[in-house]
Amino acid sequence: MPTARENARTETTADIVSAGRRHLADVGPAALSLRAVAREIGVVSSAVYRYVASRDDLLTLLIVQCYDELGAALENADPQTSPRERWMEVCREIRRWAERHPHEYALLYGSPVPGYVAPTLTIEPATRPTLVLIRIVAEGNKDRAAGSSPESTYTPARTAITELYREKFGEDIGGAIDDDLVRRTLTAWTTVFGVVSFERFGHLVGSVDDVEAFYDDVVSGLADTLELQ
Amino acid sequence: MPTARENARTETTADIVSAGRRHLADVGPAALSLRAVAREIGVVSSAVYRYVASRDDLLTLLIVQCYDELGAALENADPQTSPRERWMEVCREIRRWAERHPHEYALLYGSPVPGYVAPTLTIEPATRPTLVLIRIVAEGNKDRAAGSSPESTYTPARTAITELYREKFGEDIGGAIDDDLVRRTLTAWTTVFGVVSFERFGHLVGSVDDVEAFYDDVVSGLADTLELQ
DNA sequence: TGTACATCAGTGAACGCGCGTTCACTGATGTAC
DNA sequence: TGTACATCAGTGAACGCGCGTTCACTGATGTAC
Repeated sequence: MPTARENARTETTADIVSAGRRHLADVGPAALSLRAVAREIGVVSSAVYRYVASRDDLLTLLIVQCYDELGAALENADPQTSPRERWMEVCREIRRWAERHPHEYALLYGSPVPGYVAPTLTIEPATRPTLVLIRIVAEGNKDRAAGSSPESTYTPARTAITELYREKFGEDIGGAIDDDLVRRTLTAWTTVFGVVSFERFGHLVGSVDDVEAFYDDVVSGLADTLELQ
Repeated sequence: MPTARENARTETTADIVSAGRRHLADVGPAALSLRAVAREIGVVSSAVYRYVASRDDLLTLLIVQCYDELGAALENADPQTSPRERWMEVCREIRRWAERHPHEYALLYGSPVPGYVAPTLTIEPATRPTLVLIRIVAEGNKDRAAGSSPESTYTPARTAITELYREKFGEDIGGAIDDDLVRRTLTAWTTVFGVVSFERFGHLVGSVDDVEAFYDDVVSGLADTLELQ
């Protein structure tokens, strides 16, 4: 049974994080300020230090929250139909989420915030969105003949990914997920975020008229590469 | 014949830009400050306003300079051998440049600087690095049978690119550069910068052990896609 | 159930910092006759 | 070639702003007897 004080504390902490979130969405990560957050929740600036150790600490909380939100959005957008349709829909949702939350996207996938070094504890939440993609690839290649990939010239971190997968989903990734497919998956993953970042950060202006069609095209090409049906 | 005053003016302007450049390399785009620049060149802060209209104006100058520098670095790295080798080397140089100039890379390809809107005059210099890649693709596909591409589901800004090419190099892009090849080129381009950004911004930590090998692998896969020999 | 003490949330003032930008000014450099 | 005036570079002070963080404090909430 939590005391009234404990209740108040968790509530205020949540208020701080959600005010921080609004402020982030407004002005972007670099301009996020504790004083602005304090102002918004109607408290003197020093009071927030009862709840949050520093500005960097708040940033970390927000990063974790955003990864979680994006991850949930992707899981939600997954239609659970054919692997190819799932891939398409989830990739589209990545782009939509970035469009809806430009500053949050920049916080997660843009340049690092000056003076801030992300603690290692942000790495784990960062895997949630990625794992949605990996799972689709894994399930789409479950019945594939092992060793049907060409020789890989490069061995990526397959064991790291395999372990992560087992840990999260409680089952083994398919045995057909060989080095080459992992490589292709990593490539597809960076390409997806590469295109979204290029659009977000203004590099497609003048080169691509219909970004939505271009994106669909790229993403569907990746689905081919990943042998998704 | 320029007067002494004119000489002094161009020299001081150059000093301001290069001090700004050092400051940028040090602290990153968001923290770039006119006062720091003034301090470095040993002048009172208001004096720089004789040379530069505002902080944003200085940022614009730096963006243009950085695009130019990257463009020159890529042109320089081009071995002028087979299209495939040229592609590989130029792509490697993109990654190396980003490694050598992390803050400058972030300024060009990272999240936008808060409060700053890049004027349209930065678009033109931005094409210089890109055109190095496009040229290699064009020259590598010069003798290709026209219409050998699959049907494209999407028509990108081919005319814009064709015109830009003629303007810069004074010759027509090969006729075999059809919509589909343009699409593949744009995809390759975003992929290259996507991987470099992911590495720079810390997203390959834990997923890719040997980034250099991974990068080479991705880039060589793109060369296949672009039918470079 | 009531009292004495400990814990903790929030206050308000302060420190020390940096920033962009404006403005009236001095003094040196350039130009027209 | 020399003088009178115009142009311009740089000064120094100021405006108004915002930031992160610390610290001694008041007063309310919780706990042990």
